[in-house]
Amino acid sequence: MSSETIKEGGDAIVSSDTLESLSEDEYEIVQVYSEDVRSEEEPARKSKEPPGQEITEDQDDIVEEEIVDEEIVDEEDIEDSQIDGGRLDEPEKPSKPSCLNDSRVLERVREEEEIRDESEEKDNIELTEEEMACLDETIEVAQDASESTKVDSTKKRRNQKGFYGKKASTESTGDSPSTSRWKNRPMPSFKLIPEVDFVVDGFKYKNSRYDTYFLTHFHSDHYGGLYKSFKEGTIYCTPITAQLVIKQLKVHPQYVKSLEMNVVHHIRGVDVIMMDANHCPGAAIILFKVKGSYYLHTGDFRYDPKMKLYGPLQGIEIEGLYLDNTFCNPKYVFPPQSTAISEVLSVVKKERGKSTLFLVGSYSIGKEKVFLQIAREFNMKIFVTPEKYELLSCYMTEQDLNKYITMNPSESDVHVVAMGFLNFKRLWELHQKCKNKYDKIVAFQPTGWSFGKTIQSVTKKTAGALEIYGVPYSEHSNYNELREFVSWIKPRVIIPTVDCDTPEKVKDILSHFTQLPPDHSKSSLLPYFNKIKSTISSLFTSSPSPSILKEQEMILESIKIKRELKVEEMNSPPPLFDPTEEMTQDSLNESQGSEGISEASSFSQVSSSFSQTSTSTSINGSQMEPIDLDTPGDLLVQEQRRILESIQKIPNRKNVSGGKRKMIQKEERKGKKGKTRGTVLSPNGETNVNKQTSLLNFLRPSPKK
DNA sequence: GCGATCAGTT
DNA sequence: CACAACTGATCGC
Repeated sequence: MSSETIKEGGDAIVSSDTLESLSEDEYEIVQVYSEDVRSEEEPARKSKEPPGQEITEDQDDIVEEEIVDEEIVDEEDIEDSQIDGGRLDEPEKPSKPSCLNDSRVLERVREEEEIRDESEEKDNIELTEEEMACLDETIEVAQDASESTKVDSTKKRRNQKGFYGKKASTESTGDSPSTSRWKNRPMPSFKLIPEVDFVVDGFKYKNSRYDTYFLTHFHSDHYGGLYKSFKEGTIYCTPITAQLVIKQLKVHPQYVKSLEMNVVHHIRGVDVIMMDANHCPGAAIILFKVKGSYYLHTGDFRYDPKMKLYGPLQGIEIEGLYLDNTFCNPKYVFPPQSTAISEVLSVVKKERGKSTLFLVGSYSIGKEKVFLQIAREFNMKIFVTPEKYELLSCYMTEQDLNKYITMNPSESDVHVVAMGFLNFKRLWELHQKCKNKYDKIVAFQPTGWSFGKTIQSVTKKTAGALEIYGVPYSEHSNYNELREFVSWIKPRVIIPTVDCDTPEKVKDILSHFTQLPPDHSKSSLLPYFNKIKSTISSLFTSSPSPSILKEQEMILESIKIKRELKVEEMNSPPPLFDPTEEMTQDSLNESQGSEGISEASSFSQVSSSFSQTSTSTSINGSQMEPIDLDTPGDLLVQEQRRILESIQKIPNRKNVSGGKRKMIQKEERKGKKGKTRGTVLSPNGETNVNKQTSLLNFLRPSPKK
């Protein structure tokens, strides 16, 4: 009955694991994963549930017995059972009201939650499954009280064939509304490559003025505004992203051009190179060479020292760096991905073979390294839903798919589920259905952040037989990595691309890069570059060959040695340039500012905790100094300020109040005179030659002592 | 009716 | 809060 779903999604899928071959039990599990996280499951079950379902009488009794202890009946109980009234009699249902209305349980849970927030790691909450299971539910029901009575429209979408989320797509013309709210908004300058007006990840502002678009990767916050009606020009992206854009968004292929990685492409007189961004499959860092100036757009990326091996980045001066500054704050220091993954692996290792079901949270694109590593390490298959399979088929080889992936839940004890599935309510429900097979469920939630602070190690929440691990696995660079990256690139100008819609924010972001540790690896690398050219394309692929790994290790090791040598030289370097020489009164005034100082100072405390890279040396941390924006000579700040002024502020209704907006506008006017984006991003050299030089020098190791 | 967009939630 | 996905509501053709 679901074969259509599969056909629809992946032509390439040739798998024996069709849903048709699944048993009722297996099918039900698939069904559970595919259900909307926030909608009720009953309607679907109603139509499908065979008489011999998994929830046996015995189990139900147990559930009920356990619940009886907690049973408190009140009016809401009755209300609730009325809501349930029209549905199939679900034996486990009585647990819902009884738990639900036990305010003591709730209170206790909330208390413990608070405690959990305060204590750093591994919390064992002494609650029964039922107590835990009803937590999420209680909150939800409270929120949905008004909605729960209406017949949900989502049910309609879930007919039997389209059960896995995709409606059979209607071939409509897809005309976009002529009065799109975004269409006429000005393109923010941080989405434009100067001189040529290439648009990067700026589909929300698409406009007849622009016809050359780049998409760095397939995440909704970057392709936002891109629909199948796209006709404005050409979209350039990596082959994987191109496939996803065409398959998922149904953009007409004639508008999508895929650019092979690590190869120079000539587009409208501009040289363009796509390089692996180490973010999600298909994600690219893009290097543009425009009229002799280089601009590097990181898209979203996780810095890795291996990026220093990128051929195209050797020995060039980057004019503008468009930076994914997501975690640009010293509080975001989390371990390398490899650390997070090995922690996951060790948990799996420990629990394996104990009739444990493992769940791994995943976005539609991204975080797949976590479960693929499990697959490789233990040489096993991983269960995914058909939608996920469809996505995987866009970037995994058929060989790997066959080797590591299955759509039959009973073929694997490691299941990939949507991130939103990972709450105790869902897990508890799932466990009810598979108690006879699994004693325990262990879930992994890979995320770069957690409740306001980053986590250094896995955290564990336990409720009976259910465990949820928070895994500090991020696909963005952490603070230290950002700084290391920038100090290596030494751009003349940094253009932040995240959360940069007010001058204050941009200023804060930039303040983290005003003084960086020296980095000599670029120059020291050149002799080695020839050697590693061939490995460039496989730096981040899923399974580089052992010989390539070995080679990389050696190269990185030699870089490390070089860098250590250079650090010693650093102690008395000849001054390249004294920034104070060129100070003007104007810049003295402009470089006044106090923001960022405290944060910068606190950096030294965390800098040592994760020196983030296997190759980092004592350079990291020890050479870093608190940022002092009051120091005259901070030309970078001054120059960057021009950027903020030129950035077209996008009114952000959510964050900017009317009054504040006025302030911003005022400030904008003030700094406007004679300053255009062109001046900032690509000075023609007439007026800015000296400053340009000085900035370049300033970003190089500042002569100290 | 449906595509595009936004606010809210996880 | 920052991620990114997803839902439902609403606007407008």
